[in-house]
Amino acid sequence: MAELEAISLLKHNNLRLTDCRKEVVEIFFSQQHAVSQPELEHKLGQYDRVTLYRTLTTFLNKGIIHKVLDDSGLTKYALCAGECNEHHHEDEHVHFKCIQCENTTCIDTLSVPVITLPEGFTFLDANLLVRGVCKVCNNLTTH
Amino acid sequence: MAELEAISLLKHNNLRLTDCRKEVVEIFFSQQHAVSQPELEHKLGQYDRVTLYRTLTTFLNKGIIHKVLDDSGLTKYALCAGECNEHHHEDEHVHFKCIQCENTTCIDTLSVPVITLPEGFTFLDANLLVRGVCKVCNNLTTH
DNA sequence: ACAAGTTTGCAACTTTGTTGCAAAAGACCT
DNA sequence: AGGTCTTTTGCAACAAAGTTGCAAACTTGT
Repeated sequence: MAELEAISLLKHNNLRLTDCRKEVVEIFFSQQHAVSQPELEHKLGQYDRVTLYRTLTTFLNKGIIHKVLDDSGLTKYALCAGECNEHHHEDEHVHFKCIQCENTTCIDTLSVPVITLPEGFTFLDANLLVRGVCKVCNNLTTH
Repeated sequence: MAELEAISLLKHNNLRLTDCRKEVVEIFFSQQHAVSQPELEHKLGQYDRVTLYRTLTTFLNKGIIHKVLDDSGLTKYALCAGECNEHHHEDEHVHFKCIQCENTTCIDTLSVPVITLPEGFTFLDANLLVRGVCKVCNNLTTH
């Protein structure tokens, strides 16, 4: 049951168990693609916008979720792989944005290539966003 | 002189020569880093926000500028390399965002590596955003 | 200098995101 | 289960980013 997993994740991160947090975690568990605050607001109409923003900020600080770059201007979030915590994030996966359904997903089978920056630059992290048409949308148009 | 280049670029794209368009093009010419609408508004206080948004949209459609990914939530733009037009964009350069001065620049010496997507996905384009500290900020802190 | 079409500025609005504060709810102890 | 302490929530108000409709001003070609 998804709720038990959600509770377990919250407890592991020393977070109080509230309905809002549980439901937000369950949405991250159940969805393959990155989520924005407006999308959460739409799915969980019962919670205030402010509460959802604060929930996302809390999860971000705990290393439960990470920001996903997107060309829409919206800030989107996705679950971290597991190596992240309060002090360190490690989310260098490749993200794929479908130009038809507009969903952004993590592609776990690919990793961001090693980048050698020019002299004088210091590397912190890298984000790769690939755009195209996803599996689901490709199937829909060819059938 | 920068104004002549700006006029030439606008004429090549069949755009009317207006003060606003000329000044926006000149800013793109004179700056190394990507520009957001609020930044334009701040530098060119004389034009209405709406006009600047519409100017950016026009340039985007003509292939004069392209969107640059950024982790700030702001939409930023930079000049296209030259192979772009109304029908086709080709801007697969690597962008570098400095976490100190917050400027985003194109790194021309690097190119986005070739990506092989999983079965069923169609590739359109790719954007790589590297974060770190830029040359200028590194020099400032070591002196 | 004129006519035709384009661009601009203004007003009004929508959406996204933030902050302060009092009320409600969670966690812990007995 | 009840009491207490702390965290979280919802509300109101605000700030910033971005959009739309329309009349006035400007560009361009003749």
